Amino acid sequence: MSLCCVCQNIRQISSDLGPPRFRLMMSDGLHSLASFLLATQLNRLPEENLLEPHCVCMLKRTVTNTLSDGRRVVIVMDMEVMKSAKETGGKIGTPTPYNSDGKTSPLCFPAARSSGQGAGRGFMKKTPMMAPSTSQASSTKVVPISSLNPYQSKWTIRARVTNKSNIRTWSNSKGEGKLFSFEVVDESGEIRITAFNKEVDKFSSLIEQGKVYYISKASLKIANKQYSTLKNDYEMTLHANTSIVPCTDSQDVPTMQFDFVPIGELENRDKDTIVDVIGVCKSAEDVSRITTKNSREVSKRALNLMDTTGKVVTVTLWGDEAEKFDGSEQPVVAIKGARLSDFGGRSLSALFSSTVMVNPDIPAAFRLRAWYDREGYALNSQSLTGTKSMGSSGKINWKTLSDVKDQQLGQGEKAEYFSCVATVLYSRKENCLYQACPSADCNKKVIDQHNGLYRCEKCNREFPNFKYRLLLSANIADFGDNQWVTCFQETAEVLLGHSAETLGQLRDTDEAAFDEVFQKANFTTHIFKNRMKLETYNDETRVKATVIDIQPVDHREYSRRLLNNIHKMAIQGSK
DNA sequence: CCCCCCCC
Repeated sequence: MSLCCVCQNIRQISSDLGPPRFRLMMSDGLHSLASFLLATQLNRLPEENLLEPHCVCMLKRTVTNTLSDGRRVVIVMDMEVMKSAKETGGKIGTPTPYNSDGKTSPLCFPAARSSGQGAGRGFMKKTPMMAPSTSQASSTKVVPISSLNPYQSKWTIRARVTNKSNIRTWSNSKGEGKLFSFEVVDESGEIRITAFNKEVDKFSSLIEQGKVYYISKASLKIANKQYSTLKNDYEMTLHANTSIVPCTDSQDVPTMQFDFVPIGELENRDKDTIVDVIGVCKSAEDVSRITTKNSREVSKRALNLMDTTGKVVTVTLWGDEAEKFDGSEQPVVAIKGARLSDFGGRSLSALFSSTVMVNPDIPAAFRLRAWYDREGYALNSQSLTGTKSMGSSGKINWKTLSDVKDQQLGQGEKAEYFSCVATVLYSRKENCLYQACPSADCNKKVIDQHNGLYRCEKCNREFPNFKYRLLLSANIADFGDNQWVTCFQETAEVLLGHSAETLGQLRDTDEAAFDEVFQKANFTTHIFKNRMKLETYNDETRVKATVIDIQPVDHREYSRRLLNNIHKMAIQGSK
């Protein structure tokens, strides 16, 4: 039997294997039906834009398949385009979705990939059979999350829950109550949804992580970006008329989207960045209770995650997540939206907005499991997170000198440390040496009594001798900036290549040789480790840079870091 | 209408 109909919409179904498949929404002018699937031998029709929305077609041969769940699909085996879209000049009639038996339409289009033209435009979708009987709910359009705004109220989204909070209570000057929130995604985007009080009772047990729901009739308001990292300008609040209905046909709704950062790569990311990570939990602490600064008690548990980079990072879980976690079988743990901290070098902390998944059902987890069980377990891994037991006070905090200024290092209460590769432009030979108390632990400057004796005020003693000490001011520079730094004894000796004692003798006996020491030190390049700290001197408070260590440059490492910085600058430049 | 993201 041939059937003449109008093609209302064409959508390419993503398929990993084989040729693309096209799904058609057809209309007879009165009703539309979205359950047509084009046989692949006819793919050239849409691919060559012969089959387009609004064209009139003759379906010459069709085969009807019944899916396992009872829905039917009409496979179009042969068809002909009778009138092109150009000829019809646009939409024909105002067909409503066809509903053969009061149930759902046989096939559901996935939510549109974007709110733009094309797939999203003009196609209707029925809510499923579990939809509430209110006629409004079943006739509102399923729209992509990205198209939601506060000015339209008749919509339905079909979205998967990626994160669900616990129920919390609050009490403040404006009142008190309880709430929970959850995050949902569809192909177009994501949004945070909050339920208060009565809606908590109504919906909190219905909403389950990972499940898909039709949601309609809720309020949209501008999201406060301060509290959310979700990519949406709006957030949703449930109210008394909100409808939330589970969707059982949901394979096409995306699951959580991860953008995993390899653990070894975390060294190069900035503090406070929100990242997704996946790793094998090599070891986990026991859960413990801590008291926060605000004297709240909370459970915490640190996990050590390792991936194929061979690097390990410590991730801290909090609250319930910390209590429930079982690391005894070295599970694969994936975390969406953990925050990178510089504690112990590099470490991660789960946030309220993070999603922690243990042995998630995703290819990356399967690959990691296979790799770990085959070879990873035997690897001599390296941790990015320094611990006391490792005898390391943390990873090197590399900065360029312009970073140091931009980030106002050391302007806070605490001293801050950084390392840089820099070249000595100038070191002040004037006043770089002083006569210090000769007693072992006292480096106080002595007063020359001009009688062959030197007085130390600190020790309250006079000595027949003194020792030379160095206090060297130097200007160091990298490719972007320069910085005045102070080197005390040990670092100054490294920089100048001579002991303080030798330099003192030299200054007193051979000024030319003394000068030459400084000439030689200029334009030498080293790794400087520095402390930046606010110091008050003569009523003036300013950040002082003190060199606490000088090491020779490893040029391979330097090149790698240089490239990294160039890359960072390129990214910043392109923003 | 919340908005806590913690500890070493």
